[in-house]
Amino acid sequence: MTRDAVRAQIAAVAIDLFAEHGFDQVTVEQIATASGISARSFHRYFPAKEDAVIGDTTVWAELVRDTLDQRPTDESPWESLRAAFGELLARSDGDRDRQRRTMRVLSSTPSLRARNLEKHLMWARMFAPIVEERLDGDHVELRAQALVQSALVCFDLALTTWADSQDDTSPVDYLALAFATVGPR
Amino acid sequence: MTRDAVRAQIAAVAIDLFAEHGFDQVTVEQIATASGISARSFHRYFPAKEDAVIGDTTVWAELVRDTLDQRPTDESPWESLRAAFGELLARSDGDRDRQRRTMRVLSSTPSLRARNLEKHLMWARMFAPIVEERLDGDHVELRAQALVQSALVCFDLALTTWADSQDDTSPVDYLALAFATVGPR
DNA sequence: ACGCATATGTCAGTCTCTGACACTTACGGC
DNA sequence: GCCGTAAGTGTCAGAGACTGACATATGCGT
Repeated sequence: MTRDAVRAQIAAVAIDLFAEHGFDQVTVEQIATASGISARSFHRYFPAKEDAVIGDTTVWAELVRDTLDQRPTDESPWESLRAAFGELLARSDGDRDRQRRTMRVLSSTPSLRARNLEKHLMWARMFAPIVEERLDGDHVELRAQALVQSALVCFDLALTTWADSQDDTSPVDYLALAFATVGPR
Repeated sequence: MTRDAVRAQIAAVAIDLFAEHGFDQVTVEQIATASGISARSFHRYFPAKEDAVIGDTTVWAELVRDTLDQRPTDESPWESLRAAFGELLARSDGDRDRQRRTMRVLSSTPSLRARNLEKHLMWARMFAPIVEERLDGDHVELRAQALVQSALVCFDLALTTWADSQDDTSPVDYLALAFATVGPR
């Protein structure tokens, strides 16, 4: 079994336990035992307990960054951002049910939500320079950050709304709605 | 000495230590010793080490909530949010230098930023209902959250930009700039 | 079979945070 | 002034996350 496969397997076990008992009520020891490994090995796959839920998102971030970069320059930055995150939602394939369960655990645990937003700040540092180049005038750095971080908030909101909803509205629809509400015209 | 005064005193000691050695390099034990108390007592004043930097912000949150609530209903929600956060910036009096140093520590430590974002989510839950009432149409909950959380992002960005800047531009100016960049017209 | 790199378990230790208990201090009623 | 209560503090023990060090096992190419 490849290293990534083992990681995914442990994450799956962890998320199931979190969903049932709550993030804080489950110890690393329990996850490790349920996965047939030692607690020390768990920490070799995940630097922190939270990472079993959040995981490594650099691949996705790069996808968004590249999509954003390839958007036409005459398009408004806000529309480019919407398209880039829409592309991510469209491309993130896999077990929809598992994704939803993961998002549910994530959105219902304050410390996990915070950690996730923290990861989004890393994304913002990746995306901001691209937006910055497409802005004119003063304080482009601040303005680019404001746009990117607001976009990330909308993205996060679309995902959590989708995860907590019963019906099967697509996350892309929630994304469009959030972007339309906030963004500049 | 009142309880709040003691708390502020310990927080001041802690922030100075964090600013000099970095948040992770300073133990609770060291803060306690430098403050002339035991580590156990430190945790009686602050539930977590991070709270010595972030502190209790419910008073400020209530100020923003009340300001927001008293804004005219025919004003656009985005403008009301801008005014409410502007009011907070105008009213938060005290040692500007200390505030700036606190913000610098906060914005340069990942775990602190995460904790701060967690606090913002609490604020969002407080403000969203007010905005929600002033929206028409579908999905008001999602749209209110999108507006409020984007406003919080702008607020946070204004503060960090101010803290990291050399010149003495007012945070209110950065706030206006960020709001003008993102908000709907 | 051998050598090597990778993966794992065990152990010891640090640090944050909590509960329990004992002790001191401050204060209001008598 | 004396006493009972309440609030604040220190000490101790312990859980839980995480790290470094060391030894062992496992797989793989030669």
